[in-house]
Amino acid sequence: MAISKNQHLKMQEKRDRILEKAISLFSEQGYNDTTISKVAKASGISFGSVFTYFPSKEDLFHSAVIEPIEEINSIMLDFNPEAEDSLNELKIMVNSHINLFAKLSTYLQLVVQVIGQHSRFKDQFDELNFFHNEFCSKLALLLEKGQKKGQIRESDPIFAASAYFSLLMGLRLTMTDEIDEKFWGNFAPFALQLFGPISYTKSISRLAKPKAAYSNR
Amino acid sequence: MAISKNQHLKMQEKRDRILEKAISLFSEQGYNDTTISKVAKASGISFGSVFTYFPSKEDLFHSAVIEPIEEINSIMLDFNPEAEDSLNELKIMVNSHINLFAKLSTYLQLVVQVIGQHSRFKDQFDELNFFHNEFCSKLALLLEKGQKKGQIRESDPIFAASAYFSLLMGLRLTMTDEIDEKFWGNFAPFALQLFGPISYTKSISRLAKPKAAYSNR
Amino acid sequence: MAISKNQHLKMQEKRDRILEKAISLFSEQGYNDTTISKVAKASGISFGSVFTYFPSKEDLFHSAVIEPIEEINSIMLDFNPEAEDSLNELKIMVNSHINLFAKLSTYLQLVVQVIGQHSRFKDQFDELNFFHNEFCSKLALLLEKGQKKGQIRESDPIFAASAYFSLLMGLRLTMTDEIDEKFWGNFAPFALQLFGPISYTKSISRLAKPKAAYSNR
Amino acid sequence: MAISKNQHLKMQEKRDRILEKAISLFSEQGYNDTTISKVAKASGISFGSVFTYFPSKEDLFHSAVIEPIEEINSIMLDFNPEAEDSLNELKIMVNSHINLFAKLSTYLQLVVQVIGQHSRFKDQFDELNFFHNEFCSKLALLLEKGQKKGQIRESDPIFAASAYFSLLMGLRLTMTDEIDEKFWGNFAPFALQLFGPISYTKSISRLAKPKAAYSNR
DNA sequence: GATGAATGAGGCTTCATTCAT
DNA sequence: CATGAATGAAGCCTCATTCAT
Repeated sequence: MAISKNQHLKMQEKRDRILEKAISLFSEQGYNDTTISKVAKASGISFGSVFTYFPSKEDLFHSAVIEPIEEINSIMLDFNPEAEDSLNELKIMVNSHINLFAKLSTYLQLVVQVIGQHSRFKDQFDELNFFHNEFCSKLALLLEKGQKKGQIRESDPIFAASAYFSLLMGLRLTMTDEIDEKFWGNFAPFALQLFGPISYTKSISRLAKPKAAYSNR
Repeated sequence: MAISKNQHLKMQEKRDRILEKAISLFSEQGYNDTTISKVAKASGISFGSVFTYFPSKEDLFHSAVIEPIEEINSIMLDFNPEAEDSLNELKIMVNSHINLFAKLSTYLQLVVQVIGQHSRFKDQFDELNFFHNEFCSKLALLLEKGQKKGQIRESDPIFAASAYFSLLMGLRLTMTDEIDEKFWGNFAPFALQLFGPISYTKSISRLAKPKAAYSNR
Repeated sequence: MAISKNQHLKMQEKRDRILEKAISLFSEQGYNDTTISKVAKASGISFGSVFTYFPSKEDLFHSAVIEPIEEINSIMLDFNPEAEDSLNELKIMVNSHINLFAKLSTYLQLVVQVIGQHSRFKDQFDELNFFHNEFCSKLALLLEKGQKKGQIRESDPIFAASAYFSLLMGLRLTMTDEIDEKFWGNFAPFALQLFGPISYTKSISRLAKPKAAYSNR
Repeated sequence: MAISKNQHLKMQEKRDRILEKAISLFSEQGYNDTTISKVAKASGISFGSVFTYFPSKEDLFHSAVIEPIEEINSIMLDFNPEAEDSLNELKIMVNSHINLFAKLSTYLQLVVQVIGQHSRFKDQFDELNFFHNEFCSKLALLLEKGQKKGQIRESDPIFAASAYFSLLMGLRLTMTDEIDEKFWGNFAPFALQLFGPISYTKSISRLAKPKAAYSNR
């Protein structure tokens, strides 16, 4: 019993290792240039063993795209749409998102590929899109509340949410260097600006001062 | 002589057709899943003839990514950084960009792929990046002027330009459906908002009303 | 363990079979007309399996040319340059070489191709040339000794060795039919004659009588 | 009329130029690696024009191998089998042959390829072989006469002729460097030695002194 | 006759998947 | 369950030959 449990744990670890390396490789080299053999080598596992844990390359890719979603989404959705001080809630949310995107460079590159070739990766895209819609809807609620309270200017909340998400993805797409979190932080004010914060008007100049020089890319 | 000219024209046309189809296929199916055979079939020519016009698949891809840049860039850079009414210049520019991005769905999807896998497509990415830097620099000039005149709020102009470009790319990434230009128009106010327009404060609510329903994606 | 050893043996056998067939085909049909597919079929294995044993066609060719060298060279070099009776040593050596060349028809045809197109097969040629030089140097020692003892006439030993080697190669080139060893034996006296044997003068007429009719080629 | 003649001359020149370059390329790069395109470029002639002069690549190769034979053969056969002083005739012949082989490096490399792959180039080989037999027969006559006169030792004249031809080919095969005629001259005594010249016994030591150092190949 | 674009057969090589050990 | 050899489909590319101009 204990042995079996141990065995099970080891296998879980192995599976995780494969998946981690697969995400890395898929994101850097794309689907076709990532061969099973490369994944196996990177994972320190024999060639054939990959098929013990994932029935096919397609499945491995699917897992690589889908499995991390949940954790990420819980962070993305970690704000209170009913918050009294909507603007403050937005600020906190934006900072949290920026931090997240700064960290998840590798995985998000994979997401970009899936979105960029959504007809090729239809299944994966549909799942990503589901979460995207969920996110926009929830954020729209918060924005609506803020608008009602006069904390942010009127605008279509779904569009605003969508634009905000696009900005995050666009930043992730554009910031190709290994850029540290502080640098990313500089974009938080601009992201917030999208929502049209009213009391925020004055402070932008202060916040928007770069904390790190914009290295010439 | 006249015949040779005619011949030459026909070849140019054929080359254009191949390139057009290649852009289409590369953007939808990615580099690896776009086979030369598919491109040939789509262009209505024989397999081997593709190699008459492009020495290798690699070269075809390169041309597909690089050749359209110039025309696009001339539109992207078509604004006056010395304009007296900076804000107005920005508005016009944003609308022009939004229109451009709305139309170039196919090609830009290809650009997204190159950026998304910049280490794989290093050469192409470097060229794209060159234009990106050029664009940000020029836009920064306009923003600086607007800030001096008090038309837009203070913020680091390079960051602002970069955020703006990211938003455009992010929108292009996220708007996967065949969405018409009117719909895209709804995002113009948000894009402008990034720059922190001061006299613009009131009008956002008016402009930001959707001209088309946000289709369920 | 035993199984793995068995496995290993089987693979070795398979590799040997591929190489043998490859030598055969390369020597008869040349590099380009010998397709991997032909080699696979001749070896009774699948197309792709050839690549399990040899990374590329180029490598297969290289192995086909190089691997047999060592064994052949040990026979070629199997004479004593310090022998007291130089002439007798030469006679024995010549017979041994003639026997060798008579037997190795297939492989030597491959060698001929490599030498004949040394700029195309530079790597292989260089290795062959190394052995050629080694051989000529050693033979020259024996000839020098024989000359000092007055058993063979004076002449530049390196030239003589080189001429001897050329004769062997030339015979192998010219004798295209499947000619048996006895027939080859008839050329031994001529080969020896190259060295200018002195006490040998009389016997040539006896030895040089053909043991087999010169088949109409 | 005159124009047509001129035209005809020009075409003949063109054909010759193509053939010359083809021999060069075939001999250096082999049949398959010599493309029609390379031949055309080397000849300064358009791609398609090659087919005006030679119906197919196969034919071009055939011409490249066969057409030079006649001239060469007339030199090879330029000795008198009835000569009174057989030995002297042989000496002159050997020198002439050695000179010929020294000069024809390129073409003979092509001959080597044909012989080396006689089953692949059957037609060409058969023609070469015809000349080879003719040559051996004629030389055998001269040798027989010399033997009768006691100028050379007894041996089967056909074998001797064959060995002699093999030595020439072998030297051509082995001397891969661009070696000048003087160097080649050093091998003449060895060639003559094959026939077992009787009055020649003493002179070998003199003749066999190298006229040029045997460069370390 | 000269040119070079068009064609497609055929070669090498890669790689996901299967399966025996 | 782990391993890695076996397989063959599919892709890129070359090149002899044809043919329209």
